[in-house]
Amino acid sequence: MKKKEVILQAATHLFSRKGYKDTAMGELTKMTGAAEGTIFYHYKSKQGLFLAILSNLKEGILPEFERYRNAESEKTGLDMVEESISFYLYMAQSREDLFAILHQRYPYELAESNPECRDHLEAVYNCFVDIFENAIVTGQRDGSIAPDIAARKSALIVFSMVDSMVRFRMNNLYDVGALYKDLIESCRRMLENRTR
Amino acid sequence: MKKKEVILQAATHLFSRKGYKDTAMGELTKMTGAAEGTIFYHYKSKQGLFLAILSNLKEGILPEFERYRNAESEKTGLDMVEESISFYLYMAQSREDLFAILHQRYPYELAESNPECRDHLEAVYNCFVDIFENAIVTGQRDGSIAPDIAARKSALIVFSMVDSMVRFRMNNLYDVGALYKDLIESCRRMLENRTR
DNA sequence: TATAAAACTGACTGAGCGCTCAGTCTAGTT
DNA sequence: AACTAGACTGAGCGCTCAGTCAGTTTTATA
Repeated sequence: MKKKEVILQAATHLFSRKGYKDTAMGELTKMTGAAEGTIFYHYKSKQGLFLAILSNLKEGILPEFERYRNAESEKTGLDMVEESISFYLYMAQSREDLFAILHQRYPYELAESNPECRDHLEAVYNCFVDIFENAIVTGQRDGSIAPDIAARKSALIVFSMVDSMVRFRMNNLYDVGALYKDLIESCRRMLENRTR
Repeated sequence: MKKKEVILQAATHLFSRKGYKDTAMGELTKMTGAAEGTIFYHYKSKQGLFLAILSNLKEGILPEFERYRNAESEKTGLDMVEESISFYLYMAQSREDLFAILHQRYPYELAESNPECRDHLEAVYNCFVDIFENAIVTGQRDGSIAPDIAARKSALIVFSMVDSMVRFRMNNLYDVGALYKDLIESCRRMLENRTR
């Protein structure tokens, strides 16, 4: 692995664990064995490095979400919602570093002045919400989900619940495992079609 | 107003808008007119100042939530849930500074090594969840809310939704106003008693 | 093997930071 | 008027940090 890649990986790890501001470039040199200058040779600034991480995050996560979304399924839409929640929670755990970065303040602050950053964030969030919307639309077609709810907005609401769970877990506020069953049940009650 | 209080207010504002690490003590001197030394005369360190803010936040918010929770209501539990969501969103808007601080990384980081900080956070979050739990328990008693759901866990789930909405608004990700109606409707579907 | 480009190095810089401290000011008491 | 305690001051200290740059090593090409 080239130094450039090593730096990116180490920076992803450090930024996600300690935050942007609390990570010194000097720590990166210790972790990577690269000299201070090498980092600035490959990335023009600390902010530039962060943008590279975001871009890498997008490239690493989106395809997996898109592949998941496009996979054929025999399930009802309502069951797909449950599965999507599982999938999201699974991804958030297996790619902890990347999701932790999305739960920090810095990217949103940067997004206000940097369109590239804003684009990355929007793409990622749209993709997240898409998998829930896809399941809901499917459910409205097959009759398992209430036809009179707004699919996109409901998808956003489901996402907001799952996103909070991830945040709770990361901040050590609540044990998400203990809530998982109730979360699924709540979403089912929220979405299921009762007119049949 | 004494300098000490002025410093606390200004620091609350700055910390909430720019974050803990990105706020320099020097900025506080400009905002308050107090000398650098004055801040450290009243608060023993930057961290100590932050703890004072948290304590002040608790004292400022909890009584209002407790008063709200203990107020008698003619409403059904299900209607109370809706009202509680409104109340929470209203509080989050009118006390924007305080809620913004709760949505930062620093307090949770500090909580891991500082019990005082941890206590403050726990007290605040418990109080938040309590108002939803109270409504749900009431609803289970009056029959408007499903008897077979776990009140505390459901309260946590409702809270997680509302909390995400506040976070979305703060990060300029989505317009919460546009989602309000759907949020309420979703919670109703999620909680309402259908066995009657 | 010679040459050039690309990758890498680490001592250095200067700005900014949290915090200190010796001393001044103010208001209340005797 | 003399004294005192608490509030307040701001220059300055020690340190950290992002970023630079002149120079060295590695790699690719001729």
